[in-house]
Amino acid sequence: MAQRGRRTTRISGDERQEAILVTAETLLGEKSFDDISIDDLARGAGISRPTFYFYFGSKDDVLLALLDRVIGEVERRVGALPRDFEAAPASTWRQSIGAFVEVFAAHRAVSAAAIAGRARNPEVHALWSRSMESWVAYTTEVVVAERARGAAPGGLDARELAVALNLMNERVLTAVFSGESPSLPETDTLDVLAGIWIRSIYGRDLAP
Amino acid sequence: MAQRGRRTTRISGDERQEAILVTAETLLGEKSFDDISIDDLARGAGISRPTFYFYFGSKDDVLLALLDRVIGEVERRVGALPRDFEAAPASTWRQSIGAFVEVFAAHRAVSAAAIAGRARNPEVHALWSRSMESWVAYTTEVVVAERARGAAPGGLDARELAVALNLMNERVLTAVFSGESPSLPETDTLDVLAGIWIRSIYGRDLAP
DNA sequence: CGATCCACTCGACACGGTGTCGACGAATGT
DNA sequence: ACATTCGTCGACACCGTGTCGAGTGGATCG
Repeated sequence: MAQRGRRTTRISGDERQEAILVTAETLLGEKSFDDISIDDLARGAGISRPTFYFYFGSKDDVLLALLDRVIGEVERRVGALPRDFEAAPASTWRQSIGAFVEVFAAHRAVSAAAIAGRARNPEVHALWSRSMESWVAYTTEVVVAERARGAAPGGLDARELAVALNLMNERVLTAVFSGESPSLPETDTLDVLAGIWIRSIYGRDLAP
Repeated sequence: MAQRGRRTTRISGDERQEAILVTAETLLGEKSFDDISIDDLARGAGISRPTFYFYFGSKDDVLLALLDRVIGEVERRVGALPRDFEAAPASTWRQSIGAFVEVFAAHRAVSAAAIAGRARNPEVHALWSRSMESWVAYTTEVVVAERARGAAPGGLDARELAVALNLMNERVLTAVFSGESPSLPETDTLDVLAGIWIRSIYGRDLAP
């Protein structure tokens, strides 16, 4: 459950917690999560190692807090998007995927660390799973609607299609942003992703 | 480069090395790679911890050796496949992807551990990257050929399409075989994957 | 205005895993 | 019988994690 050792009064010290988070995100830009020790985090925030434990239960808890923010941001971005698939399906899909891509890009270090750390930490895994589940649900819903209005063909289970496409996005984005070897140029990523989504949802290309 | 402490003469002791590998794959079926200590591996092979280092330079080297075998198997399987995309494109794609799926399934623990360990270990990363690169090259080549004979439309860069599809397979397979939350039933996996490949390569459904 | 309380801090410790070193046996060839 | 090399391990040093208990200083209250 990872209880944070939070004080009840509203005095300072919150800054320390924030400092740890900032240090973590900065350090993640330089080296991998595994290579960051709790001592690094503590020193970066100007405190000693034991004091770190006053604010977070573990290194993973820091990652969790960071991931929580990133997910919140995607949530907000996607929620604020127009949803007129009937009028302009191609560009609406593109925008939705684009929101994802942008937030991922802005916090690439955190996203990459969280996705990698998912295997090790159950809470990180659960948080990420929950979000994926929500993107999948949204995707499925739209696919079903598109099929209902005759714009998209059947042939593949809507939810299964949605799962595969969302997992593709996750994987492609991590590959792109961590500069892996078989990867895409960052500039083409959105085009390729959106292209595959459109073709596999509608069974054909759509006018942009 | 991870030099293995191999003897030059051909005496026994090779069995020990094999025993370590077997122990590792067995243990991987029970717990995560991180939770397996070198002591576990050594005891499982009936030797002491220091002796382990005679055979392998580190725990990661064991994973590397395991992954090497799995990749070799995929390589062999895919190489032995028919390649008549002109006669029966849909089923030929399906079979290629199927080879992947089967080997992954047969060694799911190793595959999952290797893919997860990629982030931590440069050699594992390099080995996996090299393989991905080879599947991508193969895919690209076929897509280009299909376009050349007028069977598939352009619109997306062939290699970029190939990269995204191969990454999708990797991610979907790890999700399926490690029983993650947004995932697919194992029985539908090949259908969904093949379906998305066909639609995004040919821009339409193909007769099976 | 002293007592007290509580958020906050850290020195020091125990633990567990990794990797290394040096010594010791047991075959093999000379 | 002797040397060399393979294989083996006990013991050690190291490093990162997490905990415990003893402070310290500022706010609040009698």
